[in-house]
Amino acid sequence: MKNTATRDKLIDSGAQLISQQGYNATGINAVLKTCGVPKGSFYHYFSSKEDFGLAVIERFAASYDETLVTLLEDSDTPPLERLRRYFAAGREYMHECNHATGCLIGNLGQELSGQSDTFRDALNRVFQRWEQRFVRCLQDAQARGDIATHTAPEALASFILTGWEGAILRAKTLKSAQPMEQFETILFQQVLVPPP
Amino acid sequence: MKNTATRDKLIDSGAQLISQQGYNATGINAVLKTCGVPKGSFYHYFSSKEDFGLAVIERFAASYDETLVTLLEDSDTPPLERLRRYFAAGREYMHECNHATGCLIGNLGQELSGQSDTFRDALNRVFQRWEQRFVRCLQDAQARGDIATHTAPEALASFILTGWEGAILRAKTLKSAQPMEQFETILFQQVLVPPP
DNA sequence: AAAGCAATAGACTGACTGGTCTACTTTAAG
DNA sequence: CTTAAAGTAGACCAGTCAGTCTATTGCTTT
Repeated sequence: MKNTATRDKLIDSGAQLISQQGYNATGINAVLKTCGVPKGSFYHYFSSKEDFGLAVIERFAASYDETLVTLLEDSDTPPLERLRRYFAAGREYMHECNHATGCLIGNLGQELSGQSDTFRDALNRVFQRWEQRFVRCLQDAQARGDIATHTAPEALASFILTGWEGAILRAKTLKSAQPMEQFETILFQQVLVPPP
Repeated sequence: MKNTATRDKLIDSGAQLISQQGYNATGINAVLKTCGVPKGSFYHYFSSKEDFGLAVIERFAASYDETLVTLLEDSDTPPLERLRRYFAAGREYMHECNHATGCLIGNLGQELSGQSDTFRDALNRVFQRWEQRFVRCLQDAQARGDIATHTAPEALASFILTGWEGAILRAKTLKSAQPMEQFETILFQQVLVPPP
């Protein structure tokens, strides 16, 4: 498996289509058509559609983790400001996709968690990795005295990820980023506040 | 269309299967099989699968709105306690379905918002109706002085629905109601707090 | 140059999809 | 009793699904 260009093209097209339409609604033939790869190549690189779906998740998670690191672990910026930038980036992306795509992991989590344990495990691991990034950022904030220490960073991280994913879902059905803005506002006004 | 028993059976089975597997993964034949109704009857009551899906949404929303009214507009109970009961009911249901089903409207919102504007509109209307129920409950709480008035009830309602839907999604991928508990804890400890 | 594997290419399969069609049965009205 | 409509019944259709199969091309190693 030396030539990964074809494999990459398949994963790219797959990520795009699955983001837009979901996993079940995306046929393999549609993926092949959009990137001009014959079916023989598909089953040369992937053993099944599930295998392909997992590869799409893995690749998305890896690439997204990079942007997460640059946003949330930038020690030149105060931790709460890093979080603000993370939310701003999310809102910007939401506008770019016309409030239609949202978060690939969230989408698949909703669609496939009840359908396949393999997918559920893979998606859960991605979520947990994201939460860890938040935890570290919140630990920084607590260490600097920017936010109170009465709530564990792990609990806060779960709260933030949870709320953010919900806001993205709501933004999709509303076709507006307003829920994302509203979540961010209340989060910073009432949850991520300095100690008294 | 006098005999609605068959129609009801179809909608019931459809709601169950769609809740478990999603809309795209649920075939009409599967619905027919689980309730023993022939295809002729299906297309006698519904013009298409989309028409059927909308009927499932409508019926779920109507039935769920009833429980929402009894939980959130029970004037014998303090408003914040009503909210607690609402969350408790949600967590209980999540246990009952083994953290697999979640919220039908949330599921379909994630799966179909990008796929069909008709579905998106229908689901958005349901969400907005739910938000209105929260708004009224929060207005009660503010009027009684149970929570501060510096944040508009509409913004709080959006924040709560958003966070709760996200917590359900996270609970599905994690197969645990922990994110729902964590959301509730922080919400009542830091957001729905009395004025200073 | 020969051999052998990686990769491309796409026709093809059986199962299943949403949806149509015709025939039959039941119910209600006149 | 007749008639028309409501509802039941399921065979059937074209299209699509994930996945298989065989043939061929391109590159590398010997």
